[in-house]
Amino acid sequence: MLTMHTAPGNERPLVTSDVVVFTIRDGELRLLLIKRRHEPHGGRWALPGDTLLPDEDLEHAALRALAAQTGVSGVYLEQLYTFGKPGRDPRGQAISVAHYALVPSEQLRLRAAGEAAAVGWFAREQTSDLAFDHAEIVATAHARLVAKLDYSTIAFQFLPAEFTLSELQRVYETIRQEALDKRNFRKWILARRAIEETGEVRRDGSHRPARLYRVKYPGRVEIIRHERPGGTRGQPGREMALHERGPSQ
Amino acid sequence: MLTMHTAPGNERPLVTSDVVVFTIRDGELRLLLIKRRHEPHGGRWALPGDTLLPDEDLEHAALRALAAQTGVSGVYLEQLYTFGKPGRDPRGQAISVAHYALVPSEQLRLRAAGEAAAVGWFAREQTSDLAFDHAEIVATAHARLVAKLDYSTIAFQFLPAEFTLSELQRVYETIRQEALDKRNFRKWILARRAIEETGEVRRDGSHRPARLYRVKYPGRVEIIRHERPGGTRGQPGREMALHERGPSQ
DNA sequence: CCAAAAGTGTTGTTTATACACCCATGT
DNA sequence: ACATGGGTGTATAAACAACACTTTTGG
Repeated sequence: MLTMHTAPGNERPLVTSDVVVFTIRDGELRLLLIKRRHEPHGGRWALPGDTLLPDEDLEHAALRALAAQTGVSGVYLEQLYTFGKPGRDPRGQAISVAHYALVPSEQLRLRAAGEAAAVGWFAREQTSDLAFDHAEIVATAHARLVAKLDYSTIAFQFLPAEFTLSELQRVYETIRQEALDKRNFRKWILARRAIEETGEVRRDGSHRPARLYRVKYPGRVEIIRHERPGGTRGQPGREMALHERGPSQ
Repeated sequence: MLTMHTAPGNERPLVTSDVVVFTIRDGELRLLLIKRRHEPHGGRWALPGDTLLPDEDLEHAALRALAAQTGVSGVYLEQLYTFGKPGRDPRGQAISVAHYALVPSEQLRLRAAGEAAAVGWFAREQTSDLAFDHAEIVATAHARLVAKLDYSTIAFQFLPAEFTLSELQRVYETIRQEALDKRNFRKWILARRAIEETGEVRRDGSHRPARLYRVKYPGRVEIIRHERPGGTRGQPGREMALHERGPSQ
């Protein structure tokens, strides 16, 4: 009735919580990797992450590992997908609950510690040769990020509390990898009603000062889509049939 | 180096793969529940699911448990979310990789077996008192289903290979809980270009026969949204700055 | 006064909504 | 002949895409 090992042969899978942390640096989308200290995959670049502690929450494990290995904290974190294909970890059956996180491009001190021998921000193109199936996790996270850009307010997570519309536009352009029209972008983003002027401006160079904006409801990432099929609540008199009760068969 | 128990005290969490199976029955969205045979929560209704077998894939476990406990197979399955809050299972730390599945409303033989003492299709309103945190999983699955309806082709998974536009409209109406305008619905769905006429018709009653349609690319559930911010690929001459290489800091 | 980024409006096109009648069949 | 569900078009409104110049500042 007692067990003392984490070696293969254990009938329960190993569960880890891992994070893909994105930021925008030097006008480019980058993500945070650690160089692994130990086997398996010692010396290779990998996502920050760790096995779950007893009774630890999944998000908590991701944030704890992130802080311990890279020194990064205070990120916006969301669960991404759970990876569990047999063979993905040489130690045996291993389930990775992957998360993704976004941090403002501001100054962030990185500090490699714990399992991390080194830490760094990498561009997408440099992340094809990672430990485990982490390249696949990165690809999934990136796809999710791009998709969510258009119908949610995640983009704001890359910016500090106050920002200019040009900065916001640059976030979209960097992630979407295409230039956007300034006027149309402004109309579009303001129509979502997710941000408001602070009333202040920022002066930064020999040009007209930029108005500062803030997120209206800073707590949360919200859905800002407006689409639906079909239109019109049907024939005037008609009513949706809500049928009988009880499980069937 | 050997272990022979599944009892608490194990330092690794228990991992289960569970499924929320939706179908449309009697004009209503319903989901498949089993009555648990054993503790914990013996006698209560719960989602089909089971602990992972050694080296078993997550999807495979969900499909295996579904077939074993309910007799249902051949479903469209997608991973939903992973639930792992401490305390969600009285046996100790337990991670549930939840999936959701869609099946056509056709005749499906249910057959309770294994952990399932009984099986049945239940309406949403009847699923508030489930074992574990399964009510929360159901709520998450339902929200995902509703959201995906509008921007993907999942709705087709509720229908057999050939179907009429009225049947398809009924799927949308049932899930969205509102009636839709027939003409607008048809314009909308045909504009997505995801379905095509088979050339055949179905005669069912004393009325005009209905044209049959099929999904163009039956393999996959696709994204059919068309939205983007900003418009216009920027000032003509301008080029996106793609900056320097190498990890920073 | 020059360079640099901020800011701003109009027009054409596409997509969504509202709405009502005729058609083909079985009984 | 009638009841039943299948099938169709048009006009208005809203959202999106294309496009270029003026403003404010610092140096």
